[in-house]
Amino acid sequence: MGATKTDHFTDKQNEMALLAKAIGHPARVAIIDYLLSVNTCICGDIVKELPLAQPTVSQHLKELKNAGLIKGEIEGNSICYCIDEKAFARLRVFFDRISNKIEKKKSNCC
Amino acid sequence: MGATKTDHFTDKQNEMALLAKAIGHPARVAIIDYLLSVNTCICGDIVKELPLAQPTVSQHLKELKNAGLIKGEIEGNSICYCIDEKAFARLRVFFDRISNKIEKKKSNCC
DNA sequence: AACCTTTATCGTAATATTGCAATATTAAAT
DNA sequence: ATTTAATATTGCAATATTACGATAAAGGTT
Repeated sequence: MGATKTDHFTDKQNEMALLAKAIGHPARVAIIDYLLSVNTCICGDIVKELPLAQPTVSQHLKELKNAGLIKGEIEGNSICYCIDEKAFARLRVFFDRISNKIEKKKSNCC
Repeated sequence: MGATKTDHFTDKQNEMALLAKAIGHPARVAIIDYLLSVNTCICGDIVKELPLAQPTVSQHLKELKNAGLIKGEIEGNSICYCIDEKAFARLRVFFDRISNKIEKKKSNCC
């Protein structure tokens, strides 16, 4: 096996799992951190920021892009990578709702 | 290879990656959904709620527990699984901060 | 005690992920 | 046109994940 059974779960569950999975690697968290820390989006030096080889970083960027967490557009010689607001907004809502549900439950629970 | 280089990243990055990774599977999102939907924590029927075999569910529960997202205590014959508030609070803060940073950047960015 | 119920663990097969060297691609610069 | 710089792709080895059947463990029931 090894293949995830996505067809048995709801679209929402699959979507959130996909986004969370993409964030589920320290290198990709570091990439997100870095993209948030720079002012502009022309980020041609992500490789220098990470303790990983260029092909590895490229692959992590691809995964973040596939998941919809970042956008990448060709900007002349280099590439302009950007946070994709929408995906992060959905994640924030997801965890906000969970926190609210936890708050409501607090009384009748262990 | 295949082994993640955790030692080159910050504790925070590793922590968030660990939590996100644990949520990064639809079955585990479904488990969290279910734990939030029931009123009490005596959740002896998680297996029936999922389209997966009992050992597979047990393994997913173990991973959620290892990541600190749920707590599990033996309750007589069965086991009482519970959402762990702290981990979800940390995730909410993490994504809140990201959203705030995105909001601030909005002007001088693509 | 013998049995049932519930959950965990073991073993194993299929697949996915991680990481990098080598190479390819693309566009700007000389 | 050649070189240079930045990023992507390919190929491959090491390891991790996913899933489940078989089995074990532990507590309740009869």
